Amino acid sequence: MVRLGKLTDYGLVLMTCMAKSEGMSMRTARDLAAESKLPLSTVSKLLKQLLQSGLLMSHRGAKGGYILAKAPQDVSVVEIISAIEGPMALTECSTDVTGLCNLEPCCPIKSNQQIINQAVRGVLEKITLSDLIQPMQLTNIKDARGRIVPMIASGRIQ
Amino acid sequence: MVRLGKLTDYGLVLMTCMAKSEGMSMRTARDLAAESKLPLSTVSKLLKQLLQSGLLMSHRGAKGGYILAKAPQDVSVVEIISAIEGPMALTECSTDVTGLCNLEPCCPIKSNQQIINQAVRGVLEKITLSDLIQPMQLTNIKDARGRIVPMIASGRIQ
DNA sequence: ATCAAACCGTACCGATTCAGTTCTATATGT
DNA sequence: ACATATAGAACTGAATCGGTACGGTTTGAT
Repeated sequence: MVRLGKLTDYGLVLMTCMAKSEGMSMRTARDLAAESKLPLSTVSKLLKQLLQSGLLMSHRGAKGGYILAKAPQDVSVVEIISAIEGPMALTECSTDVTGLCNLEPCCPIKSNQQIINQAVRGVLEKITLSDLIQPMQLTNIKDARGRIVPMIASGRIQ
Repeated sequence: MVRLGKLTDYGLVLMTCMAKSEGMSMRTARDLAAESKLPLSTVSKLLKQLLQSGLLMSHRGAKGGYILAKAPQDVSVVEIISAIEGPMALTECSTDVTGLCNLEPCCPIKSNQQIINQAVRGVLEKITLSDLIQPMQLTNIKDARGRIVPMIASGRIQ
């Protein structure tokens, strides 16, 4: 349904928690589970995925935990989604892998789909973690042709 | 994976076929199955869904078939997606239904998710069937704050 | 040296959703 | 009447998703 999985949603919550406590020492999985009200096992699983994608850094052993690898304004929503769901592609045809679609040799809309995908991705790349930790507003702007384009305007920027 | 289902993909193909043959008489399911190289049963199922959503009109019996209910430029990609997958919502929290998320009373990012959802939806609303039946280009424009915004530019408009 | 905290990796299971099929009923032009 | 074609519902097998469990490894503190 052009829908994020629940786990991805939880991932966004967790990254938001991390961003809010930036500057603090490391956060443990137990810690974040309590704050986010999510099961520890699920939190732990997600943190691992976010770690492997380079969005977090970890330190093992006692006094260990996780910490953001980059500043919140440098982490886009697309990065978080990709970390948990894999490469973002609206349809299989939008990936670089060939042979998945039996219509491939004659598919009439393949190129258009790739561009649709790119447009969606573009919007999500504009939204960063620092946008998620504070209220946002949606504004409509017009492009050169007079078409209306929705755009995220973070309160921070205004 | 922020991904459309295969059936939705097929739905886009079918609607594209319909748009290409605009002005012709009605198209039968058999006819469209042959053109799109998809199984008749699947095509038939999809056409029914597109009909119920008001995107197509039908005529039963001999010499029956389907026809577009609106002009291609008046049918957005979001309408086609919604017809097949139901209301578009990136997460359950983005819907109006309450009680689905146990974090609801204290969810820290609910409002932001709704806006993310709206931004994605906005992009898809700008793309119409008439854009899909011809090559498109992706252009980058800048908004008032100097942020780069990706936008679909159809060849037809240029 | 020992212990406990905390991360790391893998495997598993139940539920849901998805893709695709089949069958029957209904309507209509010739 | 009959052939054609949509309308609607039910069914199934496979894949994915959400969630859990277990055992192992690393590291700081005592």
